[in-house]
Amino acid sequence: MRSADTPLVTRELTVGQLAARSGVAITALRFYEAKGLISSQRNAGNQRRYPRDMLRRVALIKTAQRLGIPLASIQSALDTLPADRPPTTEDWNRLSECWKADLDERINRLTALRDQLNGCIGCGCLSMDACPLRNWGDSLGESGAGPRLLDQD
Amino acid sequence: MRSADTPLVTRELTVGQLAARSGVAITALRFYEAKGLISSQRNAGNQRRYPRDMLRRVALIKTAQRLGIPLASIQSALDTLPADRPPTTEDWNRLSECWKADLDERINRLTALRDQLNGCIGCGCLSMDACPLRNWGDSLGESGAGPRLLDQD
DNA sequence: GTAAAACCTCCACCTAAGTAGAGGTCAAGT
DNA sequence: ACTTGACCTCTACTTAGGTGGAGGTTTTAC
Repeated sequence: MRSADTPLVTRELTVGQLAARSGVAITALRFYEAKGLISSQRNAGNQRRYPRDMLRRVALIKTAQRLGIPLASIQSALDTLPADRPPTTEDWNRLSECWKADLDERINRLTALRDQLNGCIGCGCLSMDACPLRNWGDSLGESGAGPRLLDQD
Repeated sequence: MRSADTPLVTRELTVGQLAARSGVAITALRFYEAKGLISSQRNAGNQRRYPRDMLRRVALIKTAQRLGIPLASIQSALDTLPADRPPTTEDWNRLSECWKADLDERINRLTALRDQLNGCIGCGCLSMDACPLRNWGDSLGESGAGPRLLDQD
């Protein structure tokens, strides 16, 4: 009474099974493989076969993505995992500490920006050259300040 | 002694002048025009000429971009500005309140994610189906729960 | 044994926010 | 007048993270 996609005998997963179990589209799994985030064995008919702990690896990828980590960074993080054994709690903690730092930094940057914006609301900033939010470390005024007085906006 | 790009007579700006004054590349200005975020008059020789308050509009766009607002949203925000007069402090405040709400929401989402991650560090979550960070409202388990017991990861 | 479902590769396409270059025209200073 | 720099359009390319289809093979179920 088993459904077609859960054969009892093979302990390996087909790409369809991995997709169904992980919630990641088949096309995305192939894409990840092309990018080097996951890998597969091939059977005699050139079809992908995954060891069962690939499921955990894909879950790790998905989780990191939800944290906003780009695939390239996820890849380098995964590269630090030992290839010979499935990742342990230890491994996961190491990666997640790293991603937490990234997340923290993004939160801090956004918060700083919000504070700037809060300071600016009500001041009509945008019409003035002195607005800190408007002139944030990028050009404007780098071609001399003199003539600017002649044609004010 | 005026430099070549600040003619005293014309009150209109060329695309090069607007680029220099706003800190936005010429190609980007043309891109914005193609997207409908800014507009231009053409002179007899088909060259773009901008009214001086276009400088303020571009500054608005840049500022919103720094807040992480996508151009499409900036465009709809700009569409709410009256076309017949330059934007006032009032207008700017309305838009920035709106963008602040957006920013706040992004910060909240990231913060919630970080809290999740903090709760997960040390629990070895990723190896369990019950991890709240791993199973965040997306598929997984939607094809029936029964057979899942047979092939545990 | 055969039909259907699943799989394969490769290529094109998508959004976002532009940049770069080709080939041609316009404007400005001397 | 002429040269040079600024401008024009159009197409192609970029990164990130994929999706979809064409055309062909393999596996599975009956």
